[in-house]
Amino acid sequence: METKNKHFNRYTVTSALPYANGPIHIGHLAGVYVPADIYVRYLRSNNKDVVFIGGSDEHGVPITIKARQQGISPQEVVDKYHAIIKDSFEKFGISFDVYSRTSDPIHHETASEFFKKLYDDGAFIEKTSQQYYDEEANHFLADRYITGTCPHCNNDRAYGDQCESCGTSLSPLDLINARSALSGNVPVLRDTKHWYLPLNDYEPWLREWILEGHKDDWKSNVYGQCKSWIDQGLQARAVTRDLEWGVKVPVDGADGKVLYVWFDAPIGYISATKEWSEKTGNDWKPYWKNEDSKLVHFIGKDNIVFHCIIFPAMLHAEGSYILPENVPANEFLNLESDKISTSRNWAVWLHEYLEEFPGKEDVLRYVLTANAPETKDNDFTWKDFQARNNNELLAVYGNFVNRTLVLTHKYFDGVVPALANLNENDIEALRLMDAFPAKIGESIELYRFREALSELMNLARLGNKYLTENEPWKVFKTDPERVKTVLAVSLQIVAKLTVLSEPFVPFSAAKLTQMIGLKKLNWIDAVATELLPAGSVIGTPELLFERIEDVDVEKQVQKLLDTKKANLEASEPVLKPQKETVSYEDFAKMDIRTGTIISAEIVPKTKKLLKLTIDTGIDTRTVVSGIAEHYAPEAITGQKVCMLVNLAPRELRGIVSNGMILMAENSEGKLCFVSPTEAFHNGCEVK
RNA sequence: UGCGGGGUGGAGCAGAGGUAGCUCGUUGGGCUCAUAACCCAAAGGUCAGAGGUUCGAAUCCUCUCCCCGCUACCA
Repeated sequence: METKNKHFNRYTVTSALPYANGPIHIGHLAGVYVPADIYVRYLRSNNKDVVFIGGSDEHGVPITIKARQQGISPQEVVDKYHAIIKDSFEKFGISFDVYSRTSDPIHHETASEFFKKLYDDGAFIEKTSQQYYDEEANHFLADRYITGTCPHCNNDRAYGDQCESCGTSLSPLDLINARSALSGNVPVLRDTKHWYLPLNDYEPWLREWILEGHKDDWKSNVYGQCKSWIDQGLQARAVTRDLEWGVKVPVDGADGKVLYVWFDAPIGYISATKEWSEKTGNDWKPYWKNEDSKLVHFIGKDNIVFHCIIFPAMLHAEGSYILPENVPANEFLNLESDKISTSRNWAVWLHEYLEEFPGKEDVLRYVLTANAPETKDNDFTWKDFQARNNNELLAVYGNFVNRTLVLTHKYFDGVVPALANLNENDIEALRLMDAFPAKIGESIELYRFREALSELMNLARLGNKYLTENEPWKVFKTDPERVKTVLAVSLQIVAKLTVLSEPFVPFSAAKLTQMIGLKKLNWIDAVATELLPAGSVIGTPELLFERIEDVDVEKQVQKLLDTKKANLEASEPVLKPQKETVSYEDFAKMDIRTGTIISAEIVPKTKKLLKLTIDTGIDTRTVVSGIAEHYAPEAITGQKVCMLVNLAPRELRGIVSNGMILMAENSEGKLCFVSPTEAFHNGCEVK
């Protein structure tokens, strides 16, 4: 275990930079920010020197596309989302020491310097290749910005990376009559030089550092992914792009080139630390350069390769930086059994949650931690959200606190009794209680936040059990002195719970600290048995959590269903533009006939392919069709169809397909058959 | 298709060689300080399936099936 053999004097904790083309949703929170925040709050509570880094990732092609779609500048796009993201993190209590952004000058400077250092050291390979250039737009064209005629099927709307008509993957140079999608002009070929990081050179080093060095302390999903990448053989990766939006390549003759996003984004962690340093007067260097600093990256599983292989290789190549000690990547969170999707608006947005559930930040933090996708993808449902609030957070934690405080007020006017005259029960309860700081801390240090939270709840359960077994409400009638002891013990449990719950539910912990008049204590103090001094007075008990009713969650479910519906409706206007005019002769070449599916079966080992046997009237033939995700084979036997019968045969998965079934596709990608509305016989011409 | 992760009582998860454990839910009981909350007890599992290694396997090996991500494939 990393922490066992090595002592660290400071911690640098980063959380994946959210991409500034949309707001934050629960998937981001559960995967990255909530666990990172718990970890950091725990460290701070242990008086550790820690800097918690966050920021928006604001470069890259998708942002330029979004800007063009909306007719605004890329800067306007990122300004908008950066503001929303930053604000919602703050309100939600993600306790960044700095929340920066990659469009900030300090980042451009840092990333440039980083590149320059590697460049000067000869760490890059330079390669010149030919790429299409749009002379009117003054732009090199990314693959998908080039259209032309496919050399295989003559489809004249193929893209530079792929022909969507015949599926062949292409390179831009394969296209016949290539055109720029920006201007429609004929692009010219120009030489363009790019720099590559030869990852293959670092393979032996990576092998040793990860496969041997972190065999036991990295999560299995992270380790497995790295191993598979390394074993497959690493290749040089381009670190620059022909694009306007981004960090300019700081080398002569590199006009119109920027650092590729995955190169510049992780450097953003360093820039952000510098920004923090400028603001606070702390030196940033020890956090990134001293061997006694522990660097931890919190990320989602989609980012494993960048943070475990590429960024470390960059840091290693640069030479003066430390490497991540751990990269606790989480899996994904689904929402109501469906993949969370920004573009489909299938998400619970943080900024909306904060408005619709005011004062319930901790409820979401609790639910996302209790159900965190630590070892596999998990599902968030509103019903589960409600149940965890009502049956766990409120019933176990909130209720224990409340009954203890109410009893103290009822019998002793809120004065904390002395921890005296302990019997065996009391001693046992206190003994169990005192084991919690170490137990919970251990789980947190192993990045097992679900387990840590469950232990925290066990402390509240211990309290509930203790109260019930010692029934002060009964004993008071005969022995009020004994009740003093019972409540003294219970109050110490409340106090300990308050301190230990701070990383998980900081808002409630703060409220509770104030309510019971606890002085600001940290994790180390919490090891002591008596946290709340005898004789101090606790305030009037207020409820920490309230019940969430059926209507509240039904409203949210309805909102999601509405979203789904709205998506379907809204998607209609986004129709593809009409294609180029064709002559009747061209159309007449196509022989489209009515037919009937006689039988269908799934092509083994494929997801989408069905092997269909079709009666075309002319003959009976085999067609392979990519509709398996939409139709079960048994459901479509007997289905009337229209099909293109004179399409050139093609082999798919070893089966020759003779023709193509006509399907209509909506903007969600859903398919439906196009078939005669009356009982026409097979083989009728469609024209 | 390749690679990675995962499949454990109704739901959500833990366990990683010695005959399954936690939370929620369910049922019965107790309590009445507490937000119909709390406490006790019970029911509920051939640990995806089939082979194998072992005195012994949920745990190791082989094969198969299913889910997720990246990838391929939607004529």
